[in-house]
Amino acid sequence: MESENLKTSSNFIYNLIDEDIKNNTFTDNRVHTRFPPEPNGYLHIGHAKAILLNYNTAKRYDGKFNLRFDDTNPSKEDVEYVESIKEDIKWLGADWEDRLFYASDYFDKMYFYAVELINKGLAYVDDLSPEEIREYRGTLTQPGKNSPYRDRTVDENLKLFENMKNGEYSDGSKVLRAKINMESPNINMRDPIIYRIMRAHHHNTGDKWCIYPMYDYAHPVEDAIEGITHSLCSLEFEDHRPFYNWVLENIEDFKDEHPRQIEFAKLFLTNTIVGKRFLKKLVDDQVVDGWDDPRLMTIAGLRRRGVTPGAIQNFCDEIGVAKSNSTVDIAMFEHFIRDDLKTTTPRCMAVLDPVKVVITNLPDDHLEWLEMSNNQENESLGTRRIPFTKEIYIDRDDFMVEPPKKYHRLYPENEVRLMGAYFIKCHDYILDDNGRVSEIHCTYDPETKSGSGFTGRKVKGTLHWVSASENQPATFRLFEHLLKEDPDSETTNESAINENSLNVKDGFAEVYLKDAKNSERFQFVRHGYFSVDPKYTSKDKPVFNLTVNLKSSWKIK
RNA sequence: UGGGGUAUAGCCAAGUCGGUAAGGCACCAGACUUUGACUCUGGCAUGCGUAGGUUCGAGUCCUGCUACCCCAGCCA
Repeated sequence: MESENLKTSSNFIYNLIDEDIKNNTFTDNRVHTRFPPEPNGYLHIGHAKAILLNYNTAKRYDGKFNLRFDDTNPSKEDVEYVESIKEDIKWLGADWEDRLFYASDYFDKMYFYAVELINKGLAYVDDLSPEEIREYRGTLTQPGKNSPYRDRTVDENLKLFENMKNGEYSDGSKVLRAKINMESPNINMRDPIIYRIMRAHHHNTGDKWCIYPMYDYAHPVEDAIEGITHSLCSLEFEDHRPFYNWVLENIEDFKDEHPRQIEFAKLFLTNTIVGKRFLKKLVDDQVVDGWDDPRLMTIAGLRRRGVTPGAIQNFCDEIGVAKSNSTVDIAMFEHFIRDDLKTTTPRCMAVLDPVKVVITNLPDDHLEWLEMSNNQENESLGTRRIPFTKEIYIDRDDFMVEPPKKYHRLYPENEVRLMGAYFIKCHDYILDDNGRVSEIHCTYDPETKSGSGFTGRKVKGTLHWVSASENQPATFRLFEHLLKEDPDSETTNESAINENSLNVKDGFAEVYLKDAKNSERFQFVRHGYFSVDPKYTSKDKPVFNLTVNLKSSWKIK
């Protein structure tokens, strides 16, 4: 994260905060943000945008950033998610320091403030059934009508609400509602429910409560209690804002200075869908290998795939934040992944689809150790030695018997460079019974050793290769986008899934990769960036996940 | 005339008081190249949803249209 970026980049939220500072809206011109996940699922790339936006906004203004679990609905939430969410946010680099909170920490206060609203005649207990409440609410174009229980006295409401808390009523039989206006054109202001009766075991408060606050009431109170100044949320909460403000303006503790809700557009990516239902189905149907499948845009999946936090940060910086719904081209994300890995990973060689090359003018037992730079753009990554032998492997598509125009690779009578080694020239090849190339015969020219300064001839192509006798067998998991088409949110289904999204190859890597650690990242030249899969890698055979491929302007036409 | 939003290039997106359309991705052309990668150079909106108006001057102001998104959970 470039701190200068933080200071110079511009978006409508920063503009609003700048205005608040100019107007001294908040004491000491504080800026305090928060990320409020509900612990009911895994975080994904869309959450990353929200997390980093909140964190960076706080950092830009020397403010604070809280992590708060919005755990107001125990029937849907689970501790299982709390740990994974914390791990993902930490990994992304957003630091909440000592400010980890839970909405459930505030249940007592929320109850207290609800009583205050009742006392002010601003809330009432309603006995209507869920169906009746829906009917009384009206529709988008028709006003609602008052509940017959709307005019209960303060004392009666107080008593009833206390009884609700004490478990005297069955689930769903009563609710506490804000008393606002059943005819409001904004449905969210038609006496929204603020407490419901629900007997569910809460991961934090156990069975202490049988009533739980609704989001619309809980959220502003949580924000205000924590001293949040700018409560950033997604666009669909825009018409909840009047109620957010109503709550805070009617609570004495908060009326004078309370947080401001600002809505922004969520991130959507092409070829991607992150909806919980869709993801869960993929996992349940075993279309993918769990929530951390590298093809998923979950944070866990991206991490397992080898994507860096830095890449995600730079990407989020660059896409910006605005209020228009938009879908970012996945190519932009991939660009920032390559960009971050370019000078930070060793550049090695691996052959994924091997075909044997015999160098006929080399003795059978030839073994020569060649020194190669690990990254020509970053010499601090050092060098390594690679074994050169009579028999080597190259990738099958680097040889053609009848090459098309502008094919720069190996073909009969053509000479190419073996990266880090010598020029070789093809003089023969062997076909198997199916007419497939099974062996290529070449001669090498000892004059052309890499680094020797040889300038006698030039070649058009440079091939990567691996010794056939001195190597590290490895598995390569190649990924394509999970979806063939751009998702249409709700309607996208299995038919959009790219059946080629996973392609497993068994091949060979340099011996250098023998000691590769879990999650360690490499570039395999002319293929892409890979990282060691922590799940499938075994002691004697590494498994590499394709993080992102290299670009290529070569199109076989 | 239910309410709330949004429209700047193929995709994101900046554009503070009206002063003559940033940047990134993608793409195209060329240079360089021991990765057909990287890097570098050049190209890529006489126009900002649309029709009018105000003005010396409009993406920015005014008026009328149009398109798309969100809202009728005791979910968040």
